Amino acid sequence: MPELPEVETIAKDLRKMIAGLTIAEVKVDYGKIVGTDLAGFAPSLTGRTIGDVGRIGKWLKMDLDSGFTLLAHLKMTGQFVLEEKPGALASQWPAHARVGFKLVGEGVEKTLFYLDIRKFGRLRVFDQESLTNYLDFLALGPDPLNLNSDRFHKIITSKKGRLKQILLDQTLVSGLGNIYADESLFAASLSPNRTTDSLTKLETAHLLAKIQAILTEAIEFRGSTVENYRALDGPGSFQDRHQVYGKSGKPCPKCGQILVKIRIGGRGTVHCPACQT
DNA sequence: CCGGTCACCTGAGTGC
DNA sequence: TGCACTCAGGTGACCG
Repeated sequence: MPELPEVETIAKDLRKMIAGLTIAEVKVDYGKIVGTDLAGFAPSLTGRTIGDVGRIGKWLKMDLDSGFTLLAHLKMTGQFVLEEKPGALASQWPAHARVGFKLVGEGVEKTLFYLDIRKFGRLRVFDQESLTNYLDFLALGPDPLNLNSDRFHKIITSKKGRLKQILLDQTLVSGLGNIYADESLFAASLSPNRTTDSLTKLETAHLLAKIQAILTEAIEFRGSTVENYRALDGPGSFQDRHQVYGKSGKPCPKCGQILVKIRIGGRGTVHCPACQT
């Protein structure tokens, strides 16, 4: 499931591989992916040239010419796959492909497919005004890589709740999901069950340092290849460095006690009851 | 306003 | 082998 490091990796790959190309044709196989304006989706993209590709929280942001923007959220199983062979949009449709884009440049034709097994993902096109409105509506919190410890402490303690749930709240901090929340809490030796109002400035500063170190390292390793995450230009390998995610029932890497899986806010949460306090 | 739960979806895994 | 069931988790909607 793509979180901040995975979306960052995909954005970098797309920037390298398709920026500068022009969208010549769009095919939609599953309308819900592109939201309510199904009829307007393909025309709003056709003929536009792709500029920079970036990331806002877990959203992928693709700049187009004329001030238009494509936002994509991969949710659980969204993937972008680039087919370099010309004519792929007409001749091949990969399993689970929901949207296809024929991209052309000087002497180049590629096809970008959006795949999504579970169909939770969303692709939407915005003009400048509607993009501003939509981002206001999402009200995403700051990126954890751009936070200092004072600000992080204020944010985290501004809402009372269990620490794990607070970290997953995208309106407080954007980009963390289940994997990196569990890994960061383990690295910081903090219990996912801690109520945020019990946290000291020292503890939140320590947690932020671990979050930033883990996210930065995960980006270097091109993300974690679990479930259906797939980057475009080489696999991610950070899953080999996971300490707790997916390891319930195994011994804690720090103290040897058995890692335990609990549910917090409806989400599986793996932690070490002995050394996360 | 808040926390809890479900809906959205499909495929993999499990137990009988 | 086949079938029913559970689980995976990001997010928005809904409910008490």
